[in-house]
Amino acid sequence: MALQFFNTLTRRKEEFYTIHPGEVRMYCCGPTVYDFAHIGNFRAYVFTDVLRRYLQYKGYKVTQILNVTDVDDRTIGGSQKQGIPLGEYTEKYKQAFFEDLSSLNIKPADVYPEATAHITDMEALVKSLMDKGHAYENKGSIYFRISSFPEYGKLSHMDISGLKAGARVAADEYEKEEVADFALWKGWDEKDGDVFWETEVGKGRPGWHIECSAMSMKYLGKHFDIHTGGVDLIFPHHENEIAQSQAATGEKFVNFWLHNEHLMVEGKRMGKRFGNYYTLRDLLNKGYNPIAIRYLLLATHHRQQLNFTFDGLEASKNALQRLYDFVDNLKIVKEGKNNPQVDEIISKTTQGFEDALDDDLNVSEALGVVFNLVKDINRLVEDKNISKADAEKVLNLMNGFDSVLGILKREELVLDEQISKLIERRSKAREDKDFKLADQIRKDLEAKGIILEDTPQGIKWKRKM
RNA sequence: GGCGGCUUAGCCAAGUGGGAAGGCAGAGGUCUGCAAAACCUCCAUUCUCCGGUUCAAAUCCGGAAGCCGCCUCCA
Repeated sequence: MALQFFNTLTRRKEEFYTIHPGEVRMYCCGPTVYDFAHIGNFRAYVFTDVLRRYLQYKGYKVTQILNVTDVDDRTIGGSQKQGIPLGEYTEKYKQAFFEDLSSLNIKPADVYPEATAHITDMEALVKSLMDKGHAYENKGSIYFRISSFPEYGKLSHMDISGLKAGARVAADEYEKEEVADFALWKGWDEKDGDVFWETEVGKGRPGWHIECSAMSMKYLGKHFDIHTGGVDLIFPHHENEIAQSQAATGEKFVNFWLHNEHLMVEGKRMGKRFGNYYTLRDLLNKGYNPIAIRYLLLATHHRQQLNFTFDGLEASKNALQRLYDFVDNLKIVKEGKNNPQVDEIISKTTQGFEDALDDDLNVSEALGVVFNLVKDINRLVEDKNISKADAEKVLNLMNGFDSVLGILKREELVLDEQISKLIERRSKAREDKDFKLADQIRKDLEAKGIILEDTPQGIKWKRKM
């Protein structure tokens, strides 16, 4: 099967193709750094991470851009509230964001462009839209004239003529020719304080949408392969990006628009506005494993709403533990004859894994395939019907899969001396048939987060998740 | 009101015309000093409901119910 993705633009699965042979250029809408990101936000980044990793698995050279929005109403408001410069305010959340990405084992993007570092690029884009008659100025602000772009609404499939001023329309809307027009450049306002740029398009700051057009085209070209984001961005953000970009360049902007559904909490979308969110930090502080959180976020198909529960997180942790045990058990396979069945299983599994992911990145199904492998191989291990070389082949396979899933990497476990001594003492106790003492030590170690298992291959220990 | 999506076991979750994947939880068994891990067995005659099309429907069509999202700065 050929790789295909569901494209929001056509609302269909389409066979994937690239503009430049063997190379994928993708832009992912990133965070606004006004606060700690919540795990709903991270669903989007885990999704793009798996997407990017799978493209690399398939042999594509991937250039991934993930922007950081560091100037908008919320960041300005937040910095003023704390009485610190905007840059200082956003820096804190930016750093936190990168730490969180790393906790979730999300691979770094190639560039993390910040809006405030690309004002001149946006200025040039706005100017070009003015020159072409797609934008107009009013009271210091510059707006995009939607009526000049007939394709407007194509991505979200919305009929803009039906848009009416409603509860969520801001007070300055009367300054626009039509309500649906949107700000490219916002003229300076007292509320902005010292946040402004003196540019040829006036004194002020960029509108939200323009940064993504300017920065994506700067790093990826006028026309690139993939653009991702949460479904909430389809309208108006991505619709506006298309309008700005294509009106300015006259070229198609993006071939594939991929959107992830929301993370829900008790049936409602997780969001800052709703107060029903958990930051990654909240969960880590409660002792949850970040990779279990990653597992939870990636195990449901990205176009499916995912209801977050602590039971679900617990189940993810246990599922992950099964994979860890599987890998650990393979590592200690010693003797045994080569079994030709192993090659068959590997080939069947590889096929299944790739077929699943080729089909619009169906991670759930791919995981099902991996667990079938676990069962098949464990059976051979149980029957001692597998060689060390076979086991290594399977481990290689798992590593290949994990280059996509990113869930197997664990911190190197180092036992401190005290614990090693306890383990030794317990071994002695067992030799002496002093099981009471042995069991007590095992219990004590478990309280310290070390789980001991007595196996025919000797004592195994692992960190409690 | 407009547009779109979802409903599969105790929980989570794949599956778009012909076998109901997988995970978690649970039950019994093998192994073990005991555990754990692993293995074996069991765990949806049925996919929200009602009609229809078809030799055949979780899947296609029509209707109903419930839930969710977007409709101007939200991942």
